[in-house]
Amino acid sequence: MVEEISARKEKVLKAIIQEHILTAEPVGSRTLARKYDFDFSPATIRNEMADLEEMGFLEQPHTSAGRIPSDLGYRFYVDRLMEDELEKPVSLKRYLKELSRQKSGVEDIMSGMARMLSRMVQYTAIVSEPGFSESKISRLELLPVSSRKLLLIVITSSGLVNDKIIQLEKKLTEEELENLNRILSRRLAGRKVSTITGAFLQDLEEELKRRLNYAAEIIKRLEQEITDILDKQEMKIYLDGTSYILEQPEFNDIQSLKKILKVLDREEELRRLVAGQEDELEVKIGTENKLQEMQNCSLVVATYRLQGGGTGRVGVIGPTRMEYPRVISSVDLTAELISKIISSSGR
Amino acid sequence: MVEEISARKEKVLKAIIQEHILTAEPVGSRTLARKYDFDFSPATIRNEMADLEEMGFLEQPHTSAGRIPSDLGYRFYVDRLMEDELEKPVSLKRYLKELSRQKSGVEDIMSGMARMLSRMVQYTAIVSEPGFSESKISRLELLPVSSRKLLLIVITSSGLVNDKIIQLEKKLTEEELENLNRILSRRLAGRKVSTITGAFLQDLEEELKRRLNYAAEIIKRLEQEITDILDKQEMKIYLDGTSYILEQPEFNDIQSLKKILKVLDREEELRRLVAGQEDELEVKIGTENKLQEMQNCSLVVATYRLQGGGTGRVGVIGPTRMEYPRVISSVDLTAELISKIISSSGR
DNA sequence: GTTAGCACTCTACCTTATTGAGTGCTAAAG
DNA sequence: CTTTAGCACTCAATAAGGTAGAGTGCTAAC
Repeated sequence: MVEEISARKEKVLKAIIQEHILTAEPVGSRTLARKYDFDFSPATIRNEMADLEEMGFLEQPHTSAGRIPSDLGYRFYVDRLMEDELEKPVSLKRYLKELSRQKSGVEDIMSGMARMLSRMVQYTAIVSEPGFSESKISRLELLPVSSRKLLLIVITSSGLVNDKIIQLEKKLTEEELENLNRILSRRLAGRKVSTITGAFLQDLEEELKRRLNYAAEIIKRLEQEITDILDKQEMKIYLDGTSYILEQPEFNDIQSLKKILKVLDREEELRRLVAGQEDELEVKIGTENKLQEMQNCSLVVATYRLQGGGTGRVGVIGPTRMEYPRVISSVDLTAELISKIISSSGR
Repeated sequence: MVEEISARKEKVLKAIIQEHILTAEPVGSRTLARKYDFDFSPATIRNEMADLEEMGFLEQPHTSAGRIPSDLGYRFYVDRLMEDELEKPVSLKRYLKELSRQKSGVEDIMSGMARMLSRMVQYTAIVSEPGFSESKISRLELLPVSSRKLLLIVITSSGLVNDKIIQLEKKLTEEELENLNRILSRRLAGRKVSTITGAFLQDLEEELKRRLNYAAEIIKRLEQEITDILDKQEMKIYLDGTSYILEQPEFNDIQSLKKILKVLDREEELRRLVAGQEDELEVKIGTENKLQEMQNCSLVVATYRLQGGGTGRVGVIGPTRMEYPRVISSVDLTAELISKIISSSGR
């Protein structure tokens, strides 16, 4: 890969990849010469192709077919050849305005963004809900719902809301509840979720025991529920545009189609797929992906960060033969949009 | 359909349908005679088949193939022939316990039930979130989140929670907020959502204006947001087990597969698909379904009702050649389970 | 009314032939 | 030394023919 590669080879490689992305067919020297007017002949192209194949950038489905890019070829394309194709797409503002108006909860925003992204790129889009752990708690409250049922609500400074209904053995009086809320509020508000761990919890438990005279088990239970809701690692995954996969000619045979759709049907797999803390945009091409079933797919994922803390991931799943420039720009844009929308509705 | 049909014809029809459900192949007189030991010969079966075809219960893909059931045939099977196959499946209690323990929010329950159902029947399952309109409001609260941002929370007596962040131009003092909450609570708590309409809202607005001295627009805005959250018709749809469709031999050709998966990718379509107020379990077979793209699918849907009011739908989508007895029992069971779980976690 | 027998039908599948896009190599030209 | 024209060769994809087998409908006998 560190090998030198002549300008002409780059030109040929780029043309092959672009052509293949367009047509999904192996591209031959003749076609290439016809469509792109190079100042050298098909024969020369053939020679270059042979070289590029030896270097690992191209592959030949069979002797008498054209060449298709290898994963390595795409990698080279993404890393070195496509920069000038990247377009900063249209104004964010239009989207921003439109979306932030109608949508209310974080959920709606997430699914809306997944939908928008998939429509934009015409591939499957995936968005993971922001995790709590890096957010600061803005408010935590226990509301009575019925005699022995409380609603535990946590709101983060970035505007995320999470709630859970908990059931207690004992009924709490209004006063008891008020006390409890006061203490919890004082101790937890403004705190980063990830700092709420062992020692701190111990301490909190002490205080609760000291200042309230409930049975120890109730306190234990409450604490359990609170850590539960804060820990919640299984952030929801929003998927949209699954059917775009069906349009891709490489998935015209049932076998590969099945493989992929099965993966998309399993939330845990998806979660693992987009997991990662990389700050910059990642592109996983074909076999770079660990998941066997997805090895003729590519994945473009970015991280979004909310102002109040908390991060999530946005991505696109498509065939290795993906329109990388367009997809990368769009994913980037979407990540930015998500931060902006949530932060603006949350300021 | 009102036509008399001999006991022997019923026997043959039932056998054909069961055999076809099992094998997905056209069934011929020979095979049938071999597998089921009737006290009459293949030739007789052929005669009966010819009759049944004329009556519209069977179809012949081509002259030299066996018969397959028509939609009408399945309909007759579902209505008249399969009763004795219906099994009340295993104890609910086991599921109930398992599910209600881990799951917390309504969301988790819904997606959990969709997953369970699809695993049970090995087809695609669909669950729609309960609508608000028939529920009673148990609690409605505005919580301050940041300077000009409030969290509006509505909890129904059946345990549903819905929240929305709203942004105001003016900052409310703690006291103002408390007043507001008191009035809203008094007026709305215990009320059925569907009764909150024109006149009542007018009245509420009057009271707010009289008792609080905010700008009229803020009151207007609040009211807007409240009706917004209560009206929310677009209840979420949970889908699980999409990939089971891939296992069905009738969808081994890309064309039909595409058609269906495209439908499943559109939430609005799904919503329309399961919509309906029928109280008993509905079975829509093939062309009985209005949606063109789904005309070689069947749909089994039931309604579930929460104790505090509020209803939603549970269903299964599969090929017309579906194991109706098993599916019907399971959908029925699931509907029952959903009511029980939510009601128990919500009591 | 029921059944055995038989000719007939039609798909699924296998085999073979043909076509054409594309290659690699060689040798000539720049 | 690089580029290019020419040409023989390869191989998937398509078409065409040929066979097998499951199944039917009809007729005639029971």
